[in-house]
Amino acid sequence: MPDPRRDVPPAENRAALVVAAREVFADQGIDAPLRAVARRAGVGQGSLYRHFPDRVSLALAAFEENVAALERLVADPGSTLADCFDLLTEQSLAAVAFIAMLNDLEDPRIAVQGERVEELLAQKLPGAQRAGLVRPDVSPADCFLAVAMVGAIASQSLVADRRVRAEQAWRLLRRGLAPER
Amino acid sequence: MPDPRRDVPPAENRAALVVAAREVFADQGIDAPLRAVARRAGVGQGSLYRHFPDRVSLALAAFEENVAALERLVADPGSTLADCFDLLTEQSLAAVAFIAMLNDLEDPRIAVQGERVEELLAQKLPGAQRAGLVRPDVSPADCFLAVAMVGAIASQSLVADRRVRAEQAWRLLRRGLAPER
Amino acid sequence: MPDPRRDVPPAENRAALVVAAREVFADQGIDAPLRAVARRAGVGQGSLYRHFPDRVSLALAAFEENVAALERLVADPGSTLADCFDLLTEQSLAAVAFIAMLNDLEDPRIAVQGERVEELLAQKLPGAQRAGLVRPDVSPADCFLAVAMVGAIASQSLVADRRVRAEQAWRLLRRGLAPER
Amino acid sequence: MPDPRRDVPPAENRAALVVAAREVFADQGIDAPLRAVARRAGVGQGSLYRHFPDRVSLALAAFEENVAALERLVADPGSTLADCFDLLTEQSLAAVAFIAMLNDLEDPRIAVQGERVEELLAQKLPGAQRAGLVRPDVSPADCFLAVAMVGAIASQSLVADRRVRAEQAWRLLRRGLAPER
DNA sequence: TATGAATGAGCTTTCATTCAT
DNA sequence: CATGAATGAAAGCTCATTCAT
Repeated sequence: MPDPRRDVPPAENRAALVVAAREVFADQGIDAPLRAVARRAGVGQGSLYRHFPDRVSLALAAFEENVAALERLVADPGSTLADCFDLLTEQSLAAVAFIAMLNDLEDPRIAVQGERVEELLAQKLPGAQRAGLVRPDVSPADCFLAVAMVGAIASQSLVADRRVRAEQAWRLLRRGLAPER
Repeated sequence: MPDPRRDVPPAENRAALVVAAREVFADQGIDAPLRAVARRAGVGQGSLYRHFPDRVSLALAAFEENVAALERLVADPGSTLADCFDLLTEQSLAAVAFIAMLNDLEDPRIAVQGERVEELLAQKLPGAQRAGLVRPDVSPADCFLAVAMVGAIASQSLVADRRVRAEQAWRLLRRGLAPER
Repeated sequence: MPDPRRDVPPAENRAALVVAAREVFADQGIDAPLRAVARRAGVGQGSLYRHFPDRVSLALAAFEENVAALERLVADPGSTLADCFDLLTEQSLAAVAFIAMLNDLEDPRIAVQGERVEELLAQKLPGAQRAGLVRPDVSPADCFLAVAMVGAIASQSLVADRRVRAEQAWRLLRRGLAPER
Repeated sequence: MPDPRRDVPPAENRAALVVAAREVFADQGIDAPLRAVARRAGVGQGSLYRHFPDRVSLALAAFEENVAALERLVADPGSTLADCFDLLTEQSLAAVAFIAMLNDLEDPRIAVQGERVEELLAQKLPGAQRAGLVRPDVSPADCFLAVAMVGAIASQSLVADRRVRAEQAWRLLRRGLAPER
């Protein structure tokens, strides 16, 4: 029973799946049924598995745009480390699954993405330190850890409390990151 | 049809379940199948449900000892806020499910336990502030949040990395908590 | 661990179980968990099984009073067949499990009770026929069947509709579908 | 790992489930375990739930043919109300679960089917009344109730007795208990 | 003899994954 | 290549029944 409506190029399926995954993971968390992603994409289960053989590869694709946005921000010479923190925090609040994914370092593909984020933060760190906004002994790893902590605490909070908890967490962390005056 | 494998007194089942739950939750996380707990306790499914009608009541029982240990520590006049942080960190490293549970504030029974921990930390906070080790504007809620953040980051790290990550997290947080000099 | 409160004669347990069974069967239907009966009676599971080895024996005991009430009614020379129908209908509405039980003729003990009811109705049937209220060719089995039908229809109706449906059923049964000739 | 036992086309599963449901519901009643239906259909549990997300939808599908047969009968201008009663009685005897289902008015989907049956009976009622076979004050609801009563009594009788009891019930319903005046 | 904790089979339901079409 | 029906292994939970105390 061939479906006459479908003669679009197959690459569209992949894109639809990525969009759907972003929405579903944001809504239902990183453990959402993959079925829900396929359904939302209007795509068969088999196609999902063809493009993304496991949950991790799908999650990576879904949140690639998050990292790309960070890259664009960093590429802007006027942006600061604080801007990066803000962006990552907003991304975490929009989809706690993003940080939940980044923290699953068991998978090497995810670890690569984590390092990518850390390198991006590293590019803005010296500027923040020169401006006297961050202690000189703070490392890029510290920056990434701070982001991960905020994301982690948000992911374990009730939806309604997430923003407040994230702000509270940043207040604590900023004082830790900031130099003594 | 008597079961020759069982000759333990019946009431010990509850205790066996608590022990098994602690182990299983530590191993597999707070979402571990309750079946696994029953199996590990050498107990039928029904017994588990008799003693603990839902997952939360089992988790509360499993980690009650953690809070009790904190209470004993706080009761010791010689103990400090830092000692409390150390204990909670060790507990989190031994079973990240402990903090994962405490962060599930949706359930009122758990919220009560969270407040209990926060109150215990509150008892040691003024001393730490008087000693000049903690900023005067740090609240008990900040202390609890710090613990939750460390637990959250540990729970999302590989087992092998947990201790190092927790220490790194505390380094960041302590500077945030400590007064400017 | 002996319970000092319990040194009442064992026969009280049986009575408590019968009362509890009547209530529970009325509330939850004939398939109610036997556990609920024991709990309501304030009696151990084992005692329930000692006195009533199976569900049927418990149900028989629970509804023995219903049959006894019918016997008392029939013994009254002033009572009529219609009175019997009314009583049985009220009993059915109070606990549809009563008729559900009576209709489980698979079990010989229940069949005996059914015959007992039929015989009681038989005693009032000739009077009703002499009074010109019931056709001469109606048999005791017909009477019992009518009661069973009303009970059956009540048991398959929503609680709120039962009385109305029972009345509607009696109207049909009394007059029939066919016109008088 | 292909399964050599299965080479039927996949879409036949739905049909197999309907057939199996009819058989299982007829055998074991409307409360039969859905597992038994899947097993009898030679189908996985998941397939059953894909096609029929709940018991009611399965039961409706299983007995849809019953209502369809009634519709065909009513569509025949030569058929009478008595024919309809006969058909419904035969259907009830073949599977008492059919009427048990129809009587579960709690579910709106079932209520719709019940009304459908009542409307079908209503179409034949005026003819029967004109022919002097049914009282003029009998309503369609009375007709449906009569069918439900016969089905209910059959469902509560031993398999061997069902036909006799149904006939006895119809005799009562047709003529009534009261004498002609 | 009474208790009620313990058992474990059994039910409903979900979901990752496969595979015929 | 895409589809989506099918699979079946769990998971949560309930309850009749047994049996140590």
